[in-house]
Amino acid sequence: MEEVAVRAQVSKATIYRRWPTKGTLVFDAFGAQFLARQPLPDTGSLRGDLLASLRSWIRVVKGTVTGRTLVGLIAEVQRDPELAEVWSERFVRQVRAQHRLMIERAVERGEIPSDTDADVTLDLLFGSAYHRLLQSHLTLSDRFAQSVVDTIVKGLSSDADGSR
Amino acid sequence: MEEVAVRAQVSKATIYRRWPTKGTLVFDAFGAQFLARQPLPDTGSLRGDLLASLRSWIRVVKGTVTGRTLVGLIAEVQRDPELAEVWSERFVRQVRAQHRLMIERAVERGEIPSDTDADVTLDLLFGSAYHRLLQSHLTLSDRFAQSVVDTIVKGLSSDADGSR
DNA sequence: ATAGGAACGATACGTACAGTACCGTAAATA
DNA sequence: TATTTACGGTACTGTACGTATCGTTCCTAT
Repeated sequence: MEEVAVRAQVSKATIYRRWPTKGTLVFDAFGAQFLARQPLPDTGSLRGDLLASLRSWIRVVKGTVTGRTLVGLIAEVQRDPELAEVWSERFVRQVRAQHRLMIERAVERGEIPSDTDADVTLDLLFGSAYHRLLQSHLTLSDRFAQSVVDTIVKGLSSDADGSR
Repeated sequence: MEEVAVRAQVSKATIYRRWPTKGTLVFDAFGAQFLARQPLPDTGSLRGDLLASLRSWIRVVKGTVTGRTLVGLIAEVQRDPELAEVWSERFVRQVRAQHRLMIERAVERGEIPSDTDADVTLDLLFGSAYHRLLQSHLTLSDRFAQSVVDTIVKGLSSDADGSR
């Protein structure tokens, strides 16, 4: 926070007059940047939508400062219940509501059963990506993105597959 | 650390003579407990194995102190590169090597293609679970576990399904 | 133009907690 | 019994978030 004040050429007190805590400051700086770069795709197919959204997530996370910020925020959220509240309401909730539309549209098109669990689908898609981001055991490659989407759509036991 | 010393009826210095840092201490306390409760299942089918391993993960994470410890460690790993090294080598690596056997056995049984990406499969399975653990937007129910496994094995577009 | 109030700058301070230093003492070993 | 090794107790350092104080500047209303 000291350094933020210096770089903003502003007093530290002034910062605390606008943001009650470090977490909220970072969140505000992060939120705008991130959400703006996560447009909801509409490619006409479920596979296309899932792949496009995952790809833009990976692009932002790997290519901008936002990636490290995202990691830092998630870490912070685990130890600050108040920030967790903000995070949950103003980030997770938003993003998921957006992404859910992808599944609903696929249902309307008849691509997938109408009783498909959208939450589970999104957890599979982004959960695996967050997993690699936080454990950093493997890279967030485009091959990974394709493989994830293919498995979600077709499953492992299906072998009518060209990309794997 | 102060409190740990008090509860162990030991001097704080003594603790630091055995563990160089707080993270390593917590890791040692955690690792043994956790890994011991994560036996590798062998049910004879991929679905059975995936479901069993995910269920025991959920049981440990939800039912013991280990859950909060796991969350705290993952948060800590994000800001301590040295701990990240230990974490990666002595936890992630181990667990994954174990779990990978489930996929390899399924390949041998001919349940899934031989070019199945085991890493992606594991990221889907546990990534989605870690996601719910860390974002806590939804509960780690048994219904969730079943749905995750079914989707991974059969995919969304398959509707030959009895559990969804 | 001027008085009153709101926001800011600078900085010292409080607090919490991880990790270190020091030193006297107890216990194990040769 | 002498020496080494480990421990207890505790004071201390460093760091970083957040607060308090106070003088100053700027804006606004009359």
